[in-house]
Amino acid sequence: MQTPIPDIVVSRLPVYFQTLQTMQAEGQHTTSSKELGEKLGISAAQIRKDLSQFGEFGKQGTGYIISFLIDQLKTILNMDHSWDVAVIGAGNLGKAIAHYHGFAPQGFNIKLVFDTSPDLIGTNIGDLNILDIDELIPCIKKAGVKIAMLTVPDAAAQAVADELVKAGIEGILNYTSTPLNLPPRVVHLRHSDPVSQLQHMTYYIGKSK
Amino acid sequence: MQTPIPDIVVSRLPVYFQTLQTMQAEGQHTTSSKELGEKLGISAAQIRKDLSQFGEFGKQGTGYIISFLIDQLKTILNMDHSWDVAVIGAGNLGKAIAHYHGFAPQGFNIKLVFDTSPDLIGTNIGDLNILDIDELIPCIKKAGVKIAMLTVPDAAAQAVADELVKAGIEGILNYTSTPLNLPPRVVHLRHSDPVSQLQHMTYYIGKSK
DNA sequence: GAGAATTTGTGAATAATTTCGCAAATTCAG
DNA sequence: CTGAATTTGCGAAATTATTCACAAATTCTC
Repeated sequence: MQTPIPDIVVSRLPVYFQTLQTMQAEGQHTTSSKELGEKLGISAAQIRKDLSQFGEFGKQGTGYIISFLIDQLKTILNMDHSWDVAVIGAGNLGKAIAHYHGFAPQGFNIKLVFDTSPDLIGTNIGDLNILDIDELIPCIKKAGVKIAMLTVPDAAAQAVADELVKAGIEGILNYTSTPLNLPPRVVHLRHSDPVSQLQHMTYYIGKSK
Repeated sequence: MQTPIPDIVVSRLPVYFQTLQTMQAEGQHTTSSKELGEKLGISAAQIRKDLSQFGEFGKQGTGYIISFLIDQLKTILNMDHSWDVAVIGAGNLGKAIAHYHGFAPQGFNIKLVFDTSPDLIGTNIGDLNILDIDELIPCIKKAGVKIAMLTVPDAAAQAVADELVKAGIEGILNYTSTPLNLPPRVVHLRHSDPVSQLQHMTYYIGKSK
């Protein structure tokens, strides 16, 4: 790859991918950038430009064969195999994630769950045993897990994230409100704090009154 | 407001706001765009430009008085009063959100929880009674709630979202993987699907191997 | 089979965002 | 009190992202 694909383009691919999967589930075989764009509130040109970064997947006059485009996106997003995921923090949110059945069908297997609380360690969530966070590094290394979802209390977030890096984790989905300070070439971070997202909305909602 | 503030600027304000709150909690009184930027991995110039959209909050040579800047951001983000929130869907994620204690201190009160399941309707989550989703419109109208968090199964997402619009909801934080199609001037949408976020990361993680 | 209608991929134009660079204000060191 | 060091806010420049517009390929209509 000579010039890296812009991150903003990459961020749209999962949305295309999931929409195409829904279309396929509804029995549709082909689509066009126009149709996809209308469904997503994005311009057709943008979808074509985005996809053109990776190759030529469509056909003039016809559009895109959904199954083919799904396969291409699957490869591009490295979703042609499944990924193991660790959940750090078995509080309310961590538990909900560990219980959620929407990950596995999309190729994400919750493999490890950690917490600090002696009341939780050793108990089960579904068929997952909650592990002691002190064992984080050896357990993650042993399991070879590369992705972690961080659902610990804010105060612990940075320290736990530092441990995750030492354990060889390569991607952290951060649900805390603490912005993490980590070496950028080593770990891929995504901040998904619900409070920030609500505040982003209140900016606009307040304005309309 | 003549030219609207770019959304990308607005999206960064909650991060500044929360970081400043943390600094204040740690006893700090002033900061600079340089310090804030280093903490967040953002350039100092960008922070200054972002803030300059709303006014002049700093002082040359000194930087920013944290308490003052927090107050300003609180007003800008309309967080100078608290907001009531409805959670739609009392499955794993909905339950976790309803139980989560991180919202109230930041001014978001979970006021209503809805579900379809007769097994859940009438039962309690903490001191919140789960309501029948058939009562969505009258309950939300009566309570005057403006913000909803959507945690229903994918298949129901669009239909429920349409109801929310009819009920007068002005902001939806969408945790489903369904991209919602809603009138853009009426509702402010934020898509926060964990699967998409993981796929955004797998793009990069796969590349490094 | 001919002409109209679709639709892609892409170069060029436009628009949006970020970074640069610096005058002005302020603080700090001695 | 003086000179060095900070730091802001902002115009200008550079960079990045989106939209436009159209040739080329294909399908559709009759």
